[in-house]
Amino acid sequence: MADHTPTRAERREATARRILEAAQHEFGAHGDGATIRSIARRAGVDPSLVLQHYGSKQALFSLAVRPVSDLEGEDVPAHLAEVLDVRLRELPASTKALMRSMLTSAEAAEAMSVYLRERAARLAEAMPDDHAELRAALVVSSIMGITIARHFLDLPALEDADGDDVAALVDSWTSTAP
Amino acid sequence: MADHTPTRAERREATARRILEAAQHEFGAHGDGATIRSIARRAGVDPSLVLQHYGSKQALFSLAVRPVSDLEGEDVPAHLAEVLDVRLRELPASTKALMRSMLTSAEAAEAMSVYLRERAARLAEAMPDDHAELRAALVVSSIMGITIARHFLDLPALEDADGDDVAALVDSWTSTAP
DNA sequence: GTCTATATACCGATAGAC
DNA sequence: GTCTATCGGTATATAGAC
Repeated sequence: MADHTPTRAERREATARRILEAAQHEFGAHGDGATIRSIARRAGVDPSLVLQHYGSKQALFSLAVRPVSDLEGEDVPAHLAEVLDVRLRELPASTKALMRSMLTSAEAAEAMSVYLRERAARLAEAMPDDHAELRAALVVSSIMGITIARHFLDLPALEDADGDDVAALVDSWTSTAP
Repeated sequence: MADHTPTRAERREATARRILEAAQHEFGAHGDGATIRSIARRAGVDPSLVLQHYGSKQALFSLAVRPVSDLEGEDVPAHLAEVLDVRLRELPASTKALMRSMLTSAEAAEAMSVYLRERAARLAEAMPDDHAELRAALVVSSIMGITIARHFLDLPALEDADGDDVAALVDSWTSTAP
């Protein structure tokens, strides 16, 4: 495991990974309007290599905006508060790429819609009363809006928001009966 | 006021208005990636006429995404519930164009940020406790997220949401102390 | 006043040199 | 295996014919 000259296959795989990471950052910064040329520039490779590895811009985009699944939590409201707390501080590259593109790319919009529906369904199960489905949809949509305001619109009030301050608010969303 | 042959200036103004409305719909459907050609096609005019009237695509975009100011309400929480109720059912063309473009256009992002800050400041004044600023920002951001989920992601649970159902929820956001 | 023609630039994708 | 050169397409914007 000490020193070990990388094979060509390993070097190729490492290059492919660098390209994918560059694509996530470019799509995260400019949405689906990001160009293959800019992705290649960020990755430090030739533009033709991007297509050599991933076939087309569309295929690379699909990989870059694939959301990381984080639905394994048990205590849903507590998990939700943790999600919001984390989202207020940082945003994974793939998630940022997905959110940045979801209003101008039909594929990204569908991916986000599926993700929100799954999360809302999980949350609705943990809710007591009859309006659970609607309220769960409102909660997950609100978290999305807060994430956008924090990371894409740079609302000053959310810059230094403390996780503890918002936890109680989220709790009131899920427990208070309207 | 009966019959009256329109002058050239009147016809020109009517054409300009049709172009602006077409631009709002195109920007609302495709974001800032909408093309002058598609705008002209929707308006039923030649593409060069669009630039003849508005100078550049950027200038037309700035006019199309200018949000309509609706901050004259007195009872802020009640006004807010009404806003959310209206937003769940329909979305003005200029607002749709602004929201659709705000993640891929720096100008639209800044316009939306200013709009949210103004609304949050108004709301914070009507709030009692010390976390008013943060909570007001969370509320207006949540409304934005719900609007996106309803009109751009087509969340089924929000399709037929009743305004009365959400009013109480919004009220709990503004009155419950965390 | 309105439209045809075009200048200029950049896009994704491909073919072939090395 | 990697990169140069380029094709075909489309965009904004302009100039000039009518």
